[in-house]
Amino acid sequence: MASSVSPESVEPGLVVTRFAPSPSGYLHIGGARTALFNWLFARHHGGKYLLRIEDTDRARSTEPAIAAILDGLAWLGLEGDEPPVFQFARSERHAEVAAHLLAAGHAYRCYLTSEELAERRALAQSERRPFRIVSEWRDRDQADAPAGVPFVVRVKAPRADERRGETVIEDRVQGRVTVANAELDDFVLLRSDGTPTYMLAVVVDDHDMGVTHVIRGDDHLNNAFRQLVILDAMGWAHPVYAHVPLIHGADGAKLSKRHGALGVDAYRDEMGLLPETVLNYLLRLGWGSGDREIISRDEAVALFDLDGVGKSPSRFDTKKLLNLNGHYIREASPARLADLVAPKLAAMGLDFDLSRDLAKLNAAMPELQPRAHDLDELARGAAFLFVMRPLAMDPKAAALLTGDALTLLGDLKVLLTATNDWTTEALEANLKAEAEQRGLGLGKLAQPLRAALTGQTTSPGIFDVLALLGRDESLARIRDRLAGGMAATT
RNA sequence: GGCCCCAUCGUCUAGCGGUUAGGACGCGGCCCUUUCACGGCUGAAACACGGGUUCGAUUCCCGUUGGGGUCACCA
Repeated sequence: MASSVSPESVEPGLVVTRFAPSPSGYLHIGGARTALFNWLFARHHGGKYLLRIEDTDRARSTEPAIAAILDGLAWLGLEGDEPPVFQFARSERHAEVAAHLLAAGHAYRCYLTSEELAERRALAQSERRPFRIVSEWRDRDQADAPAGVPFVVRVKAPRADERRGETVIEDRVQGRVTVANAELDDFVLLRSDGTPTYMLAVVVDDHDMGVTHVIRGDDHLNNAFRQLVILDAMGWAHPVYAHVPLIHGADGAKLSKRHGALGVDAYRDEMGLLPETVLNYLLRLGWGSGDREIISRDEAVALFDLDGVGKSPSRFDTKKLLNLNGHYIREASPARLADLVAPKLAAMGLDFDLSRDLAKLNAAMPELQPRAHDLDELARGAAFLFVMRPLAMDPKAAALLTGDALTLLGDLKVLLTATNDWTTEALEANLKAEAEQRGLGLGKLAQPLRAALTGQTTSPGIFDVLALLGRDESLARIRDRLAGGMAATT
């Protein structure tokens, strides 16, 4: 029987990894990193990276969650090399293995009810001694079975005196981990409704899918020992295990919704991150290769190994994440960023028309990029280009346009009205000459101009602002200010 | 609580018996500069503690402390 379930499609020597999320929530950041490590390891070794949706818990698995996970993976470019395997669809195969285990004497039917178990657990707790499930049905004659009572199928875990009393895993990340067999109990393989548990399903699926390397969160380390019990009972080879430490929040506690254990969609839509940022950040979180910080996908494939994965949990640092994103925003093409920012501008209620203004946004992008750390900041930086006249003035900008400054602005209007060569270079030459002639620092001239043109005290270089806005719009905005200023000073 | 794992600047990390303990983020200063950024230079900042082993421990071993994970008919 064992031979009949051996996967024939798997080539010997080929590295096969998998990412196996359970679709009860969104793809969170820890899951994304697990997926990335699996993907990277497979790529590095020229192997295969598979996806499996662990949906055996029918009550908690949802379609939207599946969609969100697949969407998140697609955004990060971590789709499986083959269509995802849905675990629930393989229930029959799992039951078949359970039946085989039963027939071979490696498992037994247990008629203990959950209530009885709960009682024993409570008792053990009140007596402050460790609780381990010990079912009398393990060695009891099946003929004693009460009729019509539901049962679960439990595996026969090795007893304390078997196999020298302990089980060892040579984990590629955690090193040698030893657990006493006394710690292992007869866990459930098949629930009383006949459906397989996670513990059974993973082992069978990993085996059938030909998975050679199990890379997952170290919250599964204890489970690995249980899974070995099934593997050994079936006579199947052990995969290589690599249990990666979990990601914690900034306060060191387990990453929760409060910290940033958001769906990756939130990193994209709410934080305005680029996928390459998330990938690079996740790669460096818990893994290092010398002094390397900025690592491209291709470089990561070449560099990645399990030896570089640290053994201690790491904390999530939003500051560093944003700094990285700033880097990738500077590196991204203006056209790509303009496409990403355009919908945000429209949503901000600005006078932004995609077909009319995309070119303008595109042209402004190189000046905007160094100033932004996320896509929303980029949109805010671009906003001055598309605001409606007359501009709403920031108080600090308004304060800049009083008295002499207003007079100066009037003079500049005259100067600019006479200017026909409306390029950054020509504008710069003109205004610098004017400042020099007046014996003023360029700042004296630039700040009032900036305030009038953008309504703010910060913006890209003033000559770029002038050029980007265009002659008509620039002059109109200055005129608005002069009129408003007159009114205010009257 | 039992079991398992972990421990270098605030954070992510390099280090794999002998180093002025390196880099990055963040923080301070200086420079560049019309503002804000970007960029460049620079400063402060760490081997949790106690025992061993060794000529010599951040590095190897043990313990303490601290942190994390896990103890389901969830995955």
